[in-house]
Amino acid sequence: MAEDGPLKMADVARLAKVSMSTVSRALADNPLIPEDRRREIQRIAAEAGYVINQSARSLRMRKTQTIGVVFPLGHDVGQLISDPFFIEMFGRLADEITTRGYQVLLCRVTDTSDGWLNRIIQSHRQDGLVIVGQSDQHEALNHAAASYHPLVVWGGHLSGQVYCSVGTDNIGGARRAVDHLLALGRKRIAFLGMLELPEISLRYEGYMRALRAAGIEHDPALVIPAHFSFETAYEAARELIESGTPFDAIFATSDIIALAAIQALAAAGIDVPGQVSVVGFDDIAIAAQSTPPLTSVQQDLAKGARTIVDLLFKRMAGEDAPSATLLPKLVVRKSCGG
Amino acid sequence: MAEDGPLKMADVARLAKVSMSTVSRALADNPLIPEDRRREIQRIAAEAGYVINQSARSLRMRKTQTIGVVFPLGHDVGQLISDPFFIEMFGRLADEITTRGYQVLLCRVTDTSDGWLNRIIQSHRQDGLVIVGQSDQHEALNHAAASYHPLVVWGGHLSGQVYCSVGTDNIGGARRAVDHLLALGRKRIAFLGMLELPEISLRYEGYMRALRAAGIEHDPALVIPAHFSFETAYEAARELIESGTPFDAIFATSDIIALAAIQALAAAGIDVPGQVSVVGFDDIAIAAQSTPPLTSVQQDLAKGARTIVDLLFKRMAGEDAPSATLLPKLVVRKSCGG
DNA sequence: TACGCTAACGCAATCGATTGCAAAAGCAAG
DNA sequence: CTTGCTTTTGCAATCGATTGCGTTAGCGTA
Repeated sequence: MAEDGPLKMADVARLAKVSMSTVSRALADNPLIPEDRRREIQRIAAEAGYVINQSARSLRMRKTQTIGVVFPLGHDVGQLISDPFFIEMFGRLADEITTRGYQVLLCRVTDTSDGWLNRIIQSHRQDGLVIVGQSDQHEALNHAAASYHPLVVWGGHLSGQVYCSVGTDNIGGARRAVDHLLALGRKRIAFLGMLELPEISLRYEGYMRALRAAGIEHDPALVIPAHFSFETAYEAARELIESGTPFDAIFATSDIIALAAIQALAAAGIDVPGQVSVVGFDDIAIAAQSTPPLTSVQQDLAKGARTIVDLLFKRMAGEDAPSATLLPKLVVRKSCGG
Repeated sequence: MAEDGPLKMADVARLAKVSMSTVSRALADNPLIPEDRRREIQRIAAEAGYVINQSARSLRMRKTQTIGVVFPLGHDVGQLISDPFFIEMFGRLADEITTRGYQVLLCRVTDTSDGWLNRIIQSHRQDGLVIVGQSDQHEALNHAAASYHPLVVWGGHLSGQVYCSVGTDNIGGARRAVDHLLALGRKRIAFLGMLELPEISLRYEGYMRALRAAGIEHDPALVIPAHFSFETAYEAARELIESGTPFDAIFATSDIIALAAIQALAAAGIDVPGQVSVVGFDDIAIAAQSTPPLTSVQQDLAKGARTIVDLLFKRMAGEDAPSATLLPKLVVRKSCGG
């Protein structure tokens, strides 16, 4: 039975010989319509292949049954697919959101010029927003959160932050990783990561605290800027090696960076973990599979995603929801010896 | 400057002292409005932080600037995140779609009961649809494609198919993989995969052709049903091993299945590739990193995604676009010896 | 000054649903 | 047959944009 014409609610009303109001209420299971009539109308609508037009519904109801997921890091094409961490986070979020009956809209940030967040918010394309990673947009987030409530950010908890965030205890996680390296007798530990990103700077804080607690002097030459992509991270590691600065361990602020470093070390004929220990961050799936298997600070993304979405729905319901911090766990594998 | 109140186009009209029509046209860069006035109105709108309400716009224009991406395989929660192949495909598609100025809506198929596809289509939430994987929905796709044109499917090309599809030459890919195993002297090659899925049944066809061409008798006991998840695939491999059926190679219809098989073989003390050669399909990122590195049939997902989206946009523009087939490539690594 | 023509602009209908409010229908009691 | 109440139902306004069509403004020419 082809019923091609995109039929409207008025058509169903005609079929059922009632008014549109009644059809609308029947489809919404409104008890104002007696149960048997409701069922009857629903049957007629289903049989005709009628589906409510969401554009119209959204306009009238002022809600879209959609959650927007934003990756501010995604300046360049390919970012999304290049980082397993973001990918996994997205998958978890999508699961949590869809099980609650909402759709997931992936938001692309074409440019982070003034008001990019406002532009997304005011487009009214979604009922709530999850921002994955603060990037360098702390101010923008703070400003937006002042007037827009259904917003939750994955990232570090910063001072003077008004928006709701969920994230790993970055300081503690880094501290644990570096403590472990120190316990193995390592003394010259390189730090690979972009200090400009809030989460990374928190991990740097943990790194410094561990060194200080161990009474080890900090050598700025061991702090190397490294982006999240494999290629740039590889370059960064290579430069560290070629600089001649002596080091016996690397604390990489992401697993991708760690894997790139391991590869660069291997290329230079340096044995891991024999000569240099390496620790990563995130514990992505590949970490356990690499050679040698990577020691890493595990973030519980399943729990993180669940928390984010829980808080978001609370905020959408008008309740206030506080930020949350997850406890990281150091997963020890062969890459750091011991 | 807080400009909280969600202002509407009428407000901007008031600010600019013109009618809404003029504002609408100015924001749309309609040449009916003189250039300088256009710029002026755009400036005023931007300064006021005004953003067009997309729900209203979508209703009136009957388009949403959004592409829906559907994974019919995703019956259960967790499916999306469990399969690296789908994840990578999604990332590539998202990149292609967003660079064309469209948003990406991830569609969850809550139930594949009658009319699930029609429900998505008629919701008018998107201007076009990408379906990743045919699952067992060949009929539903054929039916929908009869009246809905902006639809492209990733999957195998089946006989009697009216919808537009893009996919790897599954028969050829499988043929190449099995030919390689045969060239290595392997004679009892197990096949792991779900024959119910169209793409897999095509790979089975390639497997059979290779055997036939080599004059090898086919043993049905070597064909093992295996789902795409690691756990179930591991179980399947374990059962094959314990069944006592002799075999010297495995052609796995996905890399996840291959990796699970390798692990099951290792657990049983069987050496790969010494005693058993293993070949996978997809060549996902982990394939190169596993121990031993996995030989696999590579699908060019970047090109696949680009093709899908190209065809989809052609169809959205009303043009007709034919199905396309991509040529797979066998990437030889250590898992099959040689 | 009057006329003709084009360039700018605004009125009001429209997209397809939801919902407040009032009217109609149904029913029981007086 | 009224009256008074509850249950059903439908009218018409509304959400916030876009756009066909008619009107006004502006300018050059006779």
